[in-house]
Amino acid sequence: MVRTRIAPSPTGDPHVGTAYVALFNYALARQHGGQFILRIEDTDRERSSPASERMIFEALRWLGITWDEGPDVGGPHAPYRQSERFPIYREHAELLVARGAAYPCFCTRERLDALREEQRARKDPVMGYDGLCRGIPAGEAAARRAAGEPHVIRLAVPEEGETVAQDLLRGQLRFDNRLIDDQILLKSDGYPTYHLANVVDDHLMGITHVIRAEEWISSLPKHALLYRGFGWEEPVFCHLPLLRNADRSKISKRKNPVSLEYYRRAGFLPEAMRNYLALMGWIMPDGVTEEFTLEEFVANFTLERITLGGPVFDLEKLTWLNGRYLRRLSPAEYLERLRQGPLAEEYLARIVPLVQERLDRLEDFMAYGQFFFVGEVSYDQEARARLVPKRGTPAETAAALTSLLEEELDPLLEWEAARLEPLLRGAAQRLGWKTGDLFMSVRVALTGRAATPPLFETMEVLGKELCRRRLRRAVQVLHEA
RNA sequence: GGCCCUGUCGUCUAACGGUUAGGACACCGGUCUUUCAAGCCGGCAGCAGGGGUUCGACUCCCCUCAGGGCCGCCA
Repeated sequence: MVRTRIAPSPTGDPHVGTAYVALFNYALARQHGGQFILRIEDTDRERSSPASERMIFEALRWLGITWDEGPDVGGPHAPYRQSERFPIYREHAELLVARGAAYPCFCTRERLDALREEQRARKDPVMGYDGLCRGIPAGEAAARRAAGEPHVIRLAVPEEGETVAQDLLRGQLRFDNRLIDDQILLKSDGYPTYHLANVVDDHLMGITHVIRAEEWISSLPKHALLYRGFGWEEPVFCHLPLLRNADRSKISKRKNPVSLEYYRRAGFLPEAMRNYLALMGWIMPDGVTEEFTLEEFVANFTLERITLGGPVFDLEKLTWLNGRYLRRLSPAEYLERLRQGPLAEEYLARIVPLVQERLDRLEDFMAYGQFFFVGEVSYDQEARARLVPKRGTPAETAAALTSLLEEELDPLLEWEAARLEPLLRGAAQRLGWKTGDLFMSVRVALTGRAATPPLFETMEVLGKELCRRRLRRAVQVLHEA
């Protein structure tokens, strides 16, 4: 029996990397007639949000990736949302303490911060907890816990020797125990950290193959130690290469569109997107076939064929592939895609109220509202002039728009006019800009025009991805000015 | 800085010790065509470097170099 999972954290827009890892997990499970599970890892209460979770569900389904068990479909190991499983983690943390594989630590954040700073300053090769609380006798520790003294639970990493773990693609990986940190497993608020929750759930849910991104390799020894601490059999670990930006750094929204919403909105077909993702580090056994269906992928998939070099996510090739898929469609199918996308009834219905009162002839609709339908808008002479407030400079405007983007807009998941307005007003204040000036810059950046329907409603209809994209483009234009 | 991972055309990749190192994107030509695309044909372009092992290394080993990841009460 093969059971795989994708375990995203609902902390932002649905990420292309999540889809990538999900796809490979999905393929392995399907191929072996096993199950693919979706588990939501929302142990970070600060950053997790239901909106993000919903978007992840939708994005994966859009790509044709379906799961057999998950928060929304249930299953024998429910609940599938970690925030609903906290008692389980606490129990297991206690189990580890009882077995001597973990211990309570009473150190304050201040002490830890100071320790970290000291280690950094000293360029200490051994970064991490110094093990101060490890020496506290069990009885004393229990008493202090009973007395309500704040504490966390840490993993008791062996002080000598090395921890050896297997990676399906890389073979044996060895780690010096002295360099492995006594990872916090249970936070002082009683919430688990990723490491504990992830391992406990993978075991309890019967996961046989942990296929995840390469960035987790450095945590592998901790996870192996956890399995061993519990006395559990370890799953097969397989670390996928990280998707990269053109400069080879880990793919990021600063340098690449990473939200699946972007690709959907830009008119990439889910089949093409999924096909392209499958080509990142993998290819059909013949080494040549690049276009294939999900079914064909599943039928031919093998983990062993995965390439380890981090693949650069190339929008240009994705676009070419998408064109191939688009051209293959019959006119009727093509029309249908248009009706699901840019010409969706629901989309048009949101635009009409914004433009109706401003136009005298139906034929003006397309010309006036063209910025609702194109990807990037162009900025003519007048637009470029209006982009920058009278008493401002292009550089200042670029800085303000960038700041707005990163501080206010990027984190906003519920993209609605009612939320956007206070956000932008707040940004104006924060930046020391007159609201009217900022609004005009944003308006022109977003539409290429100085005269448009109301800004926030327009932003809502355009959607986050288009707004983000055009703002970035405007910043670029401003830099060139 | 420490630990770890990785290294074939600019990019995605094939090659499982013996090939003129293959395909795809991009780019450049040509062809078809009222135009533009698409299609078709052709071209440019790579084994990071150095040592070994071997009759023979892109393939195995070592070193160097380069890129990346991780070093949070984030995941």
